[in-house]
Parts: sequence; structure tokens; C-alpha cells
Amino acid sequence: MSELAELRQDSESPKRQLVLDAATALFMAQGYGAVSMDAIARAAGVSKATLYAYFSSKDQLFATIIGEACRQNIVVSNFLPGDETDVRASLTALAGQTLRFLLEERPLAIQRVVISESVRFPELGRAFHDNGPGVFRRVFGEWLTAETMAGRLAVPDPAIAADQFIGLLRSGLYLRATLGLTPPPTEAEIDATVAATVDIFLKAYGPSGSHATA
Amino acid sequence: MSELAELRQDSESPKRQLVLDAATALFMAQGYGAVSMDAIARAAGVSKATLYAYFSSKDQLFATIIGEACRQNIVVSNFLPGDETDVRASLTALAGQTLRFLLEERPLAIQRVVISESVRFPELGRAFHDNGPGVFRRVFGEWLTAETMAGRLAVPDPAIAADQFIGLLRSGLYLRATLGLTPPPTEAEIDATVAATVDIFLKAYGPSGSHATA
DNA sequence: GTCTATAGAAGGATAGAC
DNA sequence: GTCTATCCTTCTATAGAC
Repeated sequence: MSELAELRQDSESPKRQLVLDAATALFMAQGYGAVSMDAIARAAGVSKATLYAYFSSKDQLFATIIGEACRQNIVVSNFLPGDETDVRASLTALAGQTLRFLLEERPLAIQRVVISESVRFPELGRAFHDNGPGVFRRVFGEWLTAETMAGRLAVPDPAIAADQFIGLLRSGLYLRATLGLTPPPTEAEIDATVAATVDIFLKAYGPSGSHATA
Repeated sequence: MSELAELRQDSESPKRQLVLDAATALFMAQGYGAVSMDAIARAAGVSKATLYAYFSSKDQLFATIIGEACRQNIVVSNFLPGDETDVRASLTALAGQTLRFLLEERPLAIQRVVISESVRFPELGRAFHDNGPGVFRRVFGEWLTAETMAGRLAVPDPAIAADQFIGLLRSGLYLRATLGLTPPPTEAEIDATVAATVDIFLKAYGPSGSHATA
């Protein structure tokens, strides 16, 4: 029991968490430059001195928050089709799950912030990629390899195919959402994008003769 | 002769152009928040008072510059394959031209700035989309329709197919470039992405039996 | 029209009381 | 540990000389 306390981070201070929560919300919504330390302290309900007791600078606070957000920004961790043999159903489930995740406000905000600040904070671009698209490419690529060996797919280069799958999902709807264009995508549009992605993917990488349509 | 002068914009002041050039470079490189009016005036070699004589505020200067940059950010304007009948060659040329354009520093910078400031300046997201991906989808979609009617392609929904083409080009390499990851893409990598894009596109939308490989 | 100089506000960071 | 109050810098924007 007492070991549990030892396993905790040394950052269990409640005020520290208040600062982190407030700063996260503000940075995600407005980006680095538009948020002041005054605004963070006010939103957290603490003084600026307390804020600086936990974080030595605005830069460090920002990098801590966005880096941690990137590390938690995993999309495919629970994609384990296991004994599923219906490839189209598996791909459709994965595409739907992935695109809906990408279109959530938080992942959209993380991507916006990382892209805009990747010049000033290069490590954020790396963290975002390695924990997001990089993980997807690895996990999905391994699955594509297994499916190819099982004869259910014919994927010559799993890394390229995984990148293409991501690219197909990130076209159209997602690009418009990234640019903040209204109105937000409807469920029907999301399903249509998912279906179109699975269609083109299976036409290209399905076993010969599996050129089924929606 | 004298009509020429009348045709000119009322913005032919050389100092105004100096300000525009300097501000464009700075905003592209560092974004809105990190650039001060002092820095712009210094880089342009004019005083701040002169700067404010031409642009009433930092917001207006920024919106003017980025909006104009979006309007000039056209990618497919000179894509006119004309009497070309080799679809694979046409698609390869278009894909290579488009991806190389997207990977240039200026389009990358425009996209970064627009994405990061689309919350504060919603009209920029719209201008970027309508002059960039929107134009591509329309022009390329019309071409796909013509090729389909000519029997050289079989594209059921040109708008979706055009979005997918863009998405395929924007996967992998381009995503990493957007995040500022080093090293920059090599010519070989660009060619490989182009080839992979054309391959999957033709497998899905080529006329039956044209499943050629690279 | 253009400059120098500066006003007025806001930002990041800190000293010192409690 | 936390707060109030403040320092110093930098920012946007402008007044006034030439």
C-alpha cells in the first residue's frame, strides 16, 4: 500500500495541477503567443509567483504541457482485431475510429499548436510525430504484414501503405477541420470518407479479385 | 501611356512595398505573435510612424499579407495536359509538380501560419482553402471527369478522388516537413511518394485491366 | 511624407511580507 | 508555500519636429 505513494510523481501538488489544467486549456485554444502568464495564473486561481514556483519560464511550461499532450495523443493503442478475418470490416472499424479521433477537438488543437510552434520548439514536432503518426505507421504496418502473410491482403510495402491510409483519412474533411472551416463535419460525411478510404485501399491492396464496392 | 499610371494600384509607394516585403518574410518565418512592429520597421528600413501611415494596425497588416499570399498560393494553374493520352504520365507529372510545390518553403510557411492563426483570423482559413485545395479539387476534378468520359479512367466521384489524391501526396514526407522534422526530403523520396500515389490511384481508378506497376 | 522620441499598456519574471 | 506589489522589458500606437 505504501508503495503506491512512492510510485506517484513528485508533482502531486494540487496547485501545480491547477496551473497545468488551466495552461493546457489556454495553450490549446489560443496557442503560445496569445496566452500570457497573467492569464494562466488568473484562470488557475493562483498568483503568478506560485506559478513560477513550479515552472521556471513560459517556454518550459509550454514545452512540458504540449510534450506531455503529444505523448498521450495515441490513436491506435486499442486496435487489436485479433482473430478477425473480415479485412474490410477491420479496416472500416480502424478508419472510423481513427478519423473520429483525429477530428476531436483536442487532437485537432494539439496538431495546430505543434505545427505552429514547431519552429520555435523543434522537439515538439518530433514528439508529436513519434507518438502519433509514427506509432500508427508501426502498429498498422505490422498488422498489414500479418494480413499479407495470411493471404488476406497483398501489401508490398507496409510503411508506405500505412502512410497512405493516414493520408487518405486526412484529406478533405480533416483538412477543412484543421483550417477551422465551418460547418463541422457531419457523421454522414465521416462515414463517407471512411468508406471511400477503405474502398481505394482494398482496390489497391486487396487480394486479387476482391474489388468489391460499397 | 498616361493610362498606365491610372491602372496601377494606389499602393505603388516604394516604402509601402518595403514594408510588405519585410513583414511577409518575418510573418512567414516566425508567425504572428513572435513578430513586432519594431522588427518589421527595422527590417524594412523605415520608421514605425511610416509603417503606421500605410497600415492601420498589426492585425490589418498581417491579414493583408497572409490573405494575399493565399490568393497567390495556386498550385495547379499551369496543369494543362491537353492532348496527352498517357494517363499515368499525366498523373505522374501532376503529382510531382504538386508535391514539389507543397514542399517549398513558402507554401509550407503559409500553411503553418494559416493553421496557427485560423482561430484568430477565420477568414484566412477560408482564403487558404478556397485558393489552394479548393482550386485543386475543382480543376483536377474536371480533368478526372473528362478522362472518365474519354474512357481512360473510371472515377465515380471526381471530388472525392481529387481529395484522395491530395491526401496521398500529403502523407508521410509532407507531414514530416510540416512538423519541421529533419532531414528534409530527398528527391528520391519525393519520386517514391509520387510513384506510390500514382500506383494506388490507378489501381483504384484506372480502367479495368490497367493495373500496371512501377 | 518621413523621422525621432515617447506615451501608455501589457508582458515575463521576481522581491519581500506573511 | 502562497500572495501582493512591483521591476524591467517590450509592445502597439502616436505626437510633433523637419
